[in-house]
Amino acid sequence: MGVADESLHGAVLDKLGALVVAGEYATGQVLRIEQLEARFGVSRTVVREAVRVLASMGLVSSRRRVGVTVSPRASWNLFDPRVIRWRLDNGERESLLRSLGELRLGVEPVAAALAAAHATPEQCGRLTEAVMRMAVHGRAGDLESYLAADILFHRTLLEASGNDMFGGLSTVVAEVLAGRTHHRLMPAFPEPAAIRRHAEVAQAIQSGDAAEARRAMRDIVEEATRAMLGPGG
Amino acid sequence: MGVADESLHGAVLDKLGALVVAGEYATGQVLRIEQLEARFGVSRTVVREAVRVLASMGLVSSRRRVGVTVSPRASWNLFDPRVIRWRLDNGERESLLRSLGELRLGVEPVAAALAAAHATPEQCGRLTEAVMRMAVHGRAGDLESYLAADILFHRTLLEASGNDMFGGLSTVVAEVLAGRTHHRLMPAFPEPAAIRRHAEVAQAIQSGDAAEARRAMRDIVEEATRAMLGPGG
DNA sequence: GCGGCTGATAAATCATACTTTTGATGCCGA
DNA sequence: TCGGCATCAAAAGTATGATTTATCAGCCGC
Repeated sequence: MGVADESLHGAVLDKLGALVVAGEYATGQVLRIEQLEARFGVSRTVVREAVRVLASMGLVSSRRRVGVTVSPRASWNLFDPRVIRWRLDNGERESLLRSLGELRLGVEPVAAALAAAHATPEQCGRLTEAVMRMAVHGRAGDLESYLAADILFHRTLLEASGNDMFGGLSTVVAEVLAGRTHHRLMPAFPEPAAIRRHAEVAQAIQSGDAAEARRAMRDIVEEATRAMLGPGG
Repeated sequence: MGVADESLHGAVLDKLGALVVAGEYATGQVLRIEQLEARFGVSRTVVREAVRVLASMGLVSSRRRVGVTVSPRASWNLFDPRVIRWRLDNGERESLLRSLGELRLGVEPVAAALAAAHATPEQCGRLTEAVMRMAVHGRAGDLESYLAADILFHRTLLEASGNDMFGGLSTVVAEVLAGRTHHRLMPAFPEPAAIRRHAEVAQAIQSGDAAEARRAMRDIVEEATRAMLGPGG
């Protein structure tokens, strides 16, 4: 799925990151490089590189004469897709999905409105294409292909906003969508209503109707969050 | 300012990252580790660790027998504070600030509204404290202290939203505010009106008025963006 | 009790050797 | 001439020992 399989370093990074995020190591706890070498059965080089990356994500900090210290949550880079995945894989799934839902509620309707102004014909085409695939795979109950189409839709929309930073959120949104599917928070057959709303957004963007695009997009995010977290959410 | 001074590895990371973001190396160009050792006058270990971190930010990818390849922009992690700083330091400042302004416009008003519901008394106190400091240092024309107070305000507000992901954006917002000050996009004496608006937000949050908090916050972001990018922006 | 000295410790850095992957080259047969 | 296959070599990946440096903790003298 990620970098993990490709290299030793990636595997260690993935395991160690997951452990930290899962709270296996308490905040402030110090790990020693040597210890980690033994734990994972790899060389110093590999451990150090993994630790460096974790440090760059704010999960740990490394100081001479002290060791590798687990950092408090506040300093984590919560927008790193790997951090999101590790968190989704671990317990606090529900509260994280709620947070991500609120974030999407702030971002995606605005992005949809901007997309209505900025989307190229080619991007409009891709949106329609994505909706079509969602419909086809949704009816067939092929959740994995449905997911791919859903991700394509949201990624295209965020890119079409013409705003780099919104575009940069596409990996975050993709993690949310993937997490929802892979943790069985999706019904076996996606709601036809959800697909219809996506079509509405695509249509509104194509005809340059910013207000309608915003509204339909808000509906999508609101409904998706509600469906995931239950009626009370 | 950052990690740079602390270690060789940090210095190399900072320089190399800035070069990539500045477009000194074209997308797809390959760098060789050995080359970089010579370029920066450090050992392989140091270069490799810097490259690993850059790879984790999506700026480059490293493959056997090929070298270190500069990745296309689309795969960069635009929410990494260092990437933001590198971009602000380099040419595309204006368009990036516009993008970040739109992002803040999507996020901060929502966060303010949430904060009105969730802020603890202690957080309300810190907001008021921050506004006071802004007023004092603003009158004195001490932009660096004003900046610190401004950052404190926004960070506290985002944290008070009770939403992890909004809290995680505080470093991004901090980079925007710092960039604005350090690139002389601030007037020598901050607008009293801006400070007043911050006071309004703090007040609205304290009294639990979500709608008013949202409105005042939107004013802050809109006006700040307008002031930075000129009347046309 | 406080401030500075000192030694021990663990990360940081450097240098080097070995391994593995993979792009490139060139050969051979169809 | 072209396409597939074996071989080679380049460059990253991995491992490890040696050396440097920062920092903590304890000691000493005032």
